[in-house]
Amino acid sequence: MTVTVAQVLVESPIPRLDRLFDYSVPEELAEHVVIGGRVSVPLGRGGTRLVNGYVVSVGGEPTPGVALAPIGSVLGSMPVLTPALWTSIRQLADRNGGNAADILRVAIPKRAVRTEKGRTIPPRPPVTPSPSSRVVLPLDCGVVRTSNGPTMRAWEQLAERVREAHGGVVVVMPDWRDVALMSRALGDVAHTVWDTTATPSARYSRYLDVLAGDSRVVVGTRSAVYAPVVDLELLIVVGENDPLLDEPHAPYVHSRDAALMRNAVEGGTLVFASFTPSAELQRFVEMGFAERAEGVTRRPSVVIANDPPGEGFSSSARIPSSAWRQVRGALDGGPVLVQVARPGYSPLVLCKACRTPHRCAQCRNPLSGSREGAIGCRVCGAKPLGLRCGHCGGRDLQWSGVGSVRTAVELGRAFPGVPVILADGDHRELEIPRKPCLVVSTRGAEPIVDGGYDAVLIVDGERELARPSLRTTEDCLRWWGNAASLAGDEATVVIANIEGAFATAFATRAWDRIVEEELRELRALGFPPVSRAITIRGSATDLLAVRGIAEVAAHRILGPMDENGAQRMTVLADYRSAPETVAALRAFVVAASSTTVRIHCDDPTAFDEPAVD
DNA sequence: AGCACGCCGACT
DNA sequence: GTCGGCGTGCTC
Repeated sequence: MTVTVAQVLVESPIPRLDRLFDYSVPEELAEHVVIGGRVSVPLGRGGTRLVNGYVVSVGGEPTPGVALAPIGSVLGSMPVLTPALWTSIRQLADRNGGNAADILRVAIPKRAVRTEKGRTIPPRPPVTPSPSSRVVLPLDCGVVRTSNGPTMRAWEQLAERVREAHGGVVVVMPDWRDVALMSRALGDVAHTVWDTTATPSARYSRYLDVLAGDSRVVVGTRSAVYAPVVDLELLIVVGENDPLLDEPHAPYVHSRDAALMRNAVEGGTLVFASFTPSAELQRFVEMGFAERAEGVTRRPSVVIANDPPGEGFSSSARIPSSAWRQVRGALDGGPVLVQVARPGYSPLVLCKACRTPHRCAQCRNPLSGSREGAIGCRVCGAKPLGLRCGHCGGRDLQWSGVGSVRTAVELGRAFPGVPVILADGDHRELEIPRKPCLVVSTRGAEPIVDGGYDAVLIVDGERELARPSLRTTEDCLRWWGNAASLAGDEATVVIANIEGAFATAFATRAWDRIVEEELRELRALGFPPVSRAITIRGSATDLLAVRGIAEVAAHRILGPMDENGAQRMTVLADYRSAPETVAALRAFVVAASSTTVRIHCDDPTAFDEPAVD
């Protein structure tokens, strides 16, 4: 009599366990074991310790020379890990030098036993890839009305594509606000909202609905990119270069890469839709890997305001007088959006003697001042008692910078009688009524208004453009382009106090040209997205050991450099040889069972100054 | 991660 | 002689 063998991936973050283990299937469990189902299996010496895992395949020959242990128990018979999903996740983990189980934790919600009651879901057959294509779609700015309330014209634009699709559709968006407004735009199209704010059992229930094919359309944030819709036809990634699409946990798989992998494995059309272009997508277009969709792109008119400050806003002098007139004029008709860079009242507290920012004793982040005059840390909440400058020992301080709260207070004074609405991380607003008011908002927190804002004013631009980061230009393009998308069709976007080539190009709405130029510069430097950046973090001894691997591969190496006491090193590899280098680094981590070495591919912060946190 | 195995020091 | 310290290495 032959035994049935099942190949199981265990749920563990340990590098050495990131492979398939063979288990025998006991007779009495045979009918309950399904491919993609969850099981509990013994692992480790003694055979008493049980871990959870997924059945990846059944049948085949057991590994010679090892005694098979039997599967301990079957945890439901829901085939949650489809063959297509497994193929994508395995390759994504390898590509990024990480554990498949770490991606699975993001992709598949926790089990809720009661949710499985009464459901029977047949296992998905192996993948049969359909033809694949990739499209870069510039989105129209503006706000339109639906029966569910106002939404972005762009989301209507995408909803139209969703309606035309017959197969499965996944829409991945940076933020829950985008998802909420996309949900409005979809109107009567049945869809599943993939939000991480739902209860665990609700998330699992929705996952099973989609798995069973009861729901064809999924709209959600990051993790929605893995939604196992039946017969994937259309995968839309919105705002591809938004940092929110960057998974913060190992192995740091970006939604863009996950989408590309799914597109390669399952086929269908992959649409990258955004208000502003990015160097990554520009590269795809130039390579002929993606096709740029043609179409009218509505963008509001943009003016740069560079003249002396307006008279009514004395204390911060951030608003030039022409911008001032634009705001005042627009306020007669409706709401005006003011986009600011930072939250809070005064974002920085400096030493009066040497002008070094005071930092939080606990987390080293800069301290900021509140409206009431208190000083505290916005990151960890600490309230320091006695301040002493870390640089010169000085005890006197001086407030510096203007955050959203102080901007709101000062604008309220400058425009008496005009309501001021504050929208930032602490004050969440999805939508505001259409009447004259000032909306002061940090980036990404801007509420929508029916018909769009009558004017959009961007302050702090000068400072933001001067940030010492390789992708500053693209960041500003995205922030300001996103703000512009909220403007009405007749509105003007005013950017205060910027000048130079970028300012001119932004104002003439030659956004593609900006990114073409950025890509040219990145290509000259040999930096991503033209190459792959493999960042390795760990102790000094770790990096010494790892350095040999990168040197053998003869790539350019940046660092090692100090980062919060630990070390960081970045290897630049061309796309052809990168998989080999990542695999070699990964092999080191596995062999050493290292928990201190961390591999992070295409880390957007790899070219910035080491973070302080 | 756990857990067992293994090869040196203090003890009845 | 043996009990047990935790360093080392493996997990179907």
